[in-house]
Amino acid sequence: MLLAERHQLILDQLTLHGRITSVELAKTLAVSEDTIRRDLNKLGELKLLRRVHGGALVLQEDTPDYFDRLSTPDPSKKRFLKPALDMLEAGQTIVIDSGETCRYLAQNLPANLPLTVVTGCPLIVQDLMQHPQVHVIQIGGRMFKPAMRTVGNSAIEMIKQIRFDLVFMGICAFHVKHGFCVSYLEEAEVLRATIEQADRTVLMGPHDKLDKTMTFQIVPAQKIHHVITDAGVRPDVQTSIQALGIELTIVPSS
Amino acid sequence: MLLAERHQLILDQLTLHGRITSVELAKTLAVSEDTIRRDLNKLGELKLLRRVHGGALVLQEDTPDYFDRLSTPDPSKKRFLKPALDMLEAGQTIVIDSGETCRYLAQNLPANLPLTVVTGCPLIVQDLMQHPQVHVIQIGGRMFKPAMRTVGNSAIEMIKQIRFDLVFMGICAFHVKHGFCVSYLEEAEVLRATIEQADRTVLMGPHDKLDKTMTFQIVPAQKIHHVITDAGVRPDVQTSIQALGIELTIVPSS
DNA sequence: CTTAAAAGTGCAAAAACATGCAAAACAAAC
DNA sequence: GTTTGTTTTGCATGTTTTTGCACTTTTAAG
Repeated sequence: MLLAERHQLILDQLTLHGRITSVELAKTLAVSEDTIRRDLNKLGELKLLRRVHGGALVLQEDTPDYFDRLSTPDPSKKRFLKPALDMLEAGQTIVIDSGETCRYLAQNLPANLPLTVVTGCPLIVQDLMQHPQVHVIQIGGRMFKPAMRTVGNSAIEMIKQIRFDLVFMGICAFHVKHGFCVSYLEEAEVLRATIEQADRTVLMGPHDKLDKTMTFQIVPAQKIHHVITDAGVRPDVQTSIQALGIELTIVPSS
Repeated sequence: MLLAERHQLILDQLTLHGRITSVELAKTLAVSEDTIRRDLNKLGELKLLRRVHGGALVLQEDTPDYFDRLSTPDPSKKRFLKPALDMLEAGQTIVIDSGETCRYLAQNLPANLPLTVVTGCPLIVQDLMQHPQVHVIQIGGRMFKPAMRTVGNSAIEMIKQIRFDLVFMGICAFHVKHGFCVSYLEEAEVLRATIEQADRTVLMGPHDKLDKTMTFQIVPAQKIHHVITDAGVRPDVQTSIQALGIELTIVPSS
């Protein structure tokens, strides 16, 4: 068993389970706990995992609070815009979910395109109030502050009464095996209900969000119809996504 | 169960529910209450939560935006504020309707008052997102641009399922004989449903809106419980309003 | 004031850790 | 092939962290 090989196995185990203990690893890999500790410390220094007492955790790149994200507008999200806009047709009923990428889409809808836009995010509602042609439907419910969106049964009941031509969502985490995931249960419930009502679901997000997992699965990967991402997708990830019949659009990375 | 992992779970639970007790946590996470207490103290030191007797609360820390707005009061609307705020009690479920006066009320709710605020106006939702103590319920439905609010059957159905302790609305037009009026049918329908569910309805607006009419009556005058206005009400209007059993609060006109 | 829950304190056991050291494995130079 | 130097690994040692228990003190509600 080579050192580098062991390191790779540790990282694999970590992405799979999200957590790992030194004892388990020592047992699985048939080396002493001291060795494992040295490995974990090293990988921790390299910022490949989060070293904690007793083992290690996946480093959750901080999902910054919504308001923080707003204060630092990211123009790089613009590249996802064109493929998304190309899908739109007059008269459609579409969902634009909460999140920075989605909001950017809402703000850049063509002024002469008549649409019905459904959303649970009051910021997007506000953005669209200026638009001369779109009807805006706000999904009601309890406001969930971390995601800046409505959640709960009221929201789900309302969603169930609408059928969507197209749903746009940002990618929190997508994984061929573990599906489309987010980190809050309540958000997952609403998103699941939304996708259930959609003819077509489109995810938008940078390539590093693919092959990633989070606590709550919204839907398995094959429920997604289209993924828009930027260059840098691992070839094996790319092929396995396409093998599921998911359309993959890759835009140049900035 | 790793310590760091447990800390993360505690913080997750906290963002989810806003509050958490030591006993619940000890039970859920299957560790002793002593351990939980140590965890909470540690996380408290790190300013990741607010440690209180019996458990912990989400950090109601610096919300600069929220308090900044407090320091820029519009004196002409401010006068309606005090009588309205005096009616509030912790734990109430209130409606804050759309409109400038109402929005001003939303922006100036005391930071330490726990309330459930229901509204159909995304601007007010957004104002309240940074309030540390209020739960916000957004009434869903079609966005009606002229009034910046949700309307339609979805909205009415959702309203019918909630009971309100207190409803605050701005006065578009109020008349002893013709009641509380607005100029749009769809807005009237929603407001009527809202008042129907309220224990007490409070109107706020300048004196010149009294003794005025508009096309669509929401409710007859006697359905209103309280009117807050400024000095200048015609004496006969004043007496006829009070004759209907409506409480009338007159604040000095700036 | 009374009382029960919650919190702080000291302590001991177990687990995890860091460190130094020597054997083993490996690479590179001779 | 041998030597030299480096890296890796496991072990023994002592240290630190974590945790639950017994005990006292504080808190908050009636």
